[in-house]
Amino acid sequence: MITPNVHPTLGHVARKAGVGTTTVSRVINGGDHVSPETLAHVRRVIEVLGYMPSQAARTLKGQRTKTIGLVIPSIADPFFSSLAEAAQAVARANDSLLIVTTTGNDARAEIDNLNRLIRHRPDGLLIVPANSRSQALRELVALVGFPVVAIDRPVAGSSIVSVVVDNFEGAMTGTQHLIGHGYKRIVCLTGESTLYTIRKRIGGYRKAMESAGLPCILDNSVNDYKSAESAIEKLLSGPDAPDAIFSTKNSTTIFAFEVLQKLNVAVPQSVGLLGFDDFELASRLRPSISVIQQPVEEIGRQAAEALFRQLDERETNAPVQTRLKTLLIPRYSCGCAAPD
Amino acid sequence: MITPNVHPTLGHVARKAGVGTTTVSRVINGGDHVSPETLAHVRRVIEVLGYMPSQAARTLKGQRTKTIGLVIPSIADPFFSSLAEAAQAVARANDSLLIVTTTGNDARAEIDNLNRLIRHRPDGLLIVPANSRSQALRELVALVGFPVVAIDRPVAGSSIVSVVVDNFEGAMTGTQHLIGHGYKRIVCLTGESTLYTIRKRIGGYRKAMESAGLPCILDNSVNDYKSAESAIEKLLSGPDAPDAIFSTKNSTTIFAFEVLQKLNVAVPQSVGLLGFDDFELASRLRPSISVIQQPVEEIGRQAAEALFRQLDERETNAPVQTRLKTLLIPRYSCGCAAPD
DNA sequence: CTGTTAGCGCTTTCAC
DNA sequence: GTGAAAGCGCTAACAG
Repeated sequence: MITPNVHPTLGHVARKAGVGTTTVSRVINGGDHVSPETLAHVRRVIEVLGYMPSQAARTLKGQRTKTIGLVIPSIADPFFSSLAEAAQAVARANDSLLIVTTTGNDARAEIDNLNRLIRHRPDGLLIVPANSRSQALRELVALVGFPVVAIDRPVAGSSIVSVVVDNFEGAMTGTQHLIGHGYKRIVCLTGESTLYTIRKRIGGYRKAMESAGLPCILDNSVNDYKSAESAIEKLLSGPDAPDAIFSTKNSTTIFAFEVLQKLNVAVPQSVGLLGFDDFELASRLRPSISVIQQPVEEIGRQAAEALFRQLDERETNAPVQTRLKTLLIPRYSCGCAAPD
Repeated sequence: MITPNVHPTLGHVARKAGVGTTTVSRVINGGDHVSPETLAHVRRVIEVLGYMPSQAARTLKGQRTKTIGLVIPSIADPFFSSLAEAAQAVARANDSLLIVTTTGNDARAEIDNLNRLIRHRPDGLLIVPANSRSQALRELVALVGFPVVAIDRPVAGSSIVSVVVDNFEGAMTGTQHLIGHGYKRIVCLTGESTLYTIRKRIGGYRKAMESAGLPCILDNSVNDYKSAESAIEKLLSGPDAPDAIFSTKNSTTIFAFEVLQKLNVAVPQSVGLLGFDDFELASRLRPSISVIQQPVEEIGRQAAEALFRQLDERETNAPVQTRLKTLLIPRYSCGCAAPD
């Protein structure tokens, strides 16, 4: 016996209360079909003993585990931690616990996480797929036996329900906004562009530029401050220097901002800046940074709710994909005079 | 049967492999005392069936649940999410899953969380106590029957192991640093000061000021931008206007920064600024903000490791409190010329 | 090296 | 309204 089980059991309660185990079971499950006196008495004994039903035993009897899994790239990332917060709130509202694991966007770690999770038989799973087209993921999900909802990125070629953001439209709107300010040579800083979300955003940028008859300028070389510096310096000193930057993700936006500061480039006068994804201090930097904001909590909330709906079979036929709208937050860096 | 259990069981494997259940059990637990042929054969069957042992059944047999609980005020807060990330890494390294719940720093929610968790019999618990002196918490923890480690704030009057930061020394060092820059009238912005950590930080500030023969100026009125604005305006226009601000927490630091910007107060020339707790963009604001940095990941890591040490009884007698050192990160706002 | 068997704590017929 | 008993999937004696 590794962990001596100090918790009293239903049997203990039954003996001490002088009733059968069935009665105790009834009491802890609502108390129906139990006489008021017995009910009160058993409840008192439970109180005295500090009895708490064992979820493991219940699970073994075929009940739910009352847990859901959340598999995300990172907990420390503000986007995913906000997501997790929302998901945990929904889990709690459904009397369930949230088990969190992280993949670091690595497909192997993801499979490993899934395998660990499966032993615990969560009632359902929320996952931000490391790779939208992973074969292994699709296979595993097909076998798990519980509902799965993909978040932020769909799982290609599967019927897995997903809750994502309208990356395409958001990026298009943002780019159009820059165009509306009169910028003509808008460079799109993509960073690594293997992620589903980034690809969609690039698509939105392209669409906006092409519709306006402007040239698409893409740069995927920015990964850190250093690379941002050399990329932007090169672009600005080139023949057709860009007059605005559309950044497809947070980190890139911040690097770009820093480089522009460093180079003493006037924002938004010389170069406009607009980023996809809001972040806490975007409004506090000088100049403040205009962004396309994602409804982060809403994503987590809706995904978790979709999961529980599937669990309760309330959902007859769930929409395969829920696409949430983004919001343009005009601040200073795009040329909008923010009220600040 | 709410959830038809689609997973094959150990019994299925045994039958299909033509062996006893014990043998299968041995195989999935390392394969000792099993002939190589049987081992290989059973493993193949397991593979084919996609068998995964049920943690619930193992738990019922008195084994560990292979889960640990983490109870924190919020997941969305960067400090706690970093903590959680570190804790989850340690959990995984110990072949365990992390269950996360949030309290919003509310003692009642905390007790509620604990009760929910107890049903799941985690092997151990990491908790950031909402209230360091909660009677109810102490009582509950005394009964849970598994090890508990308090994080960031100790549980007063109990023998619960805790991993915290040296708030007192950190605040003292920070205040002394401001003093070293020649500031004489340093106001301490505390915000709400009911939290253990804040109280300790105020203590450190006091100690530094008193040791230097300087007057302590405390202001606990700052809760948002509005209150920060009125507080700072009032202070600066008063008879003995402060020449520096020591802020005991992140949000207050940022509000103070914004107000100083708004009022066009030169930082650090007219007013120095130093905050307790680092944040992502502290180095990117202009001027960049000097801070006392907490070893966040280290706190989470050490707490989780302490927990598993207790679990494995490797720990004969654990130190009741581990106090981690903070680090002064001098940037621009305190008067240090940062290399930027 | 291998199998039989007895529970772990709970829910659930099925009687009474 | 109440209880006896079976059994969920697994592990651990105990035999062989």
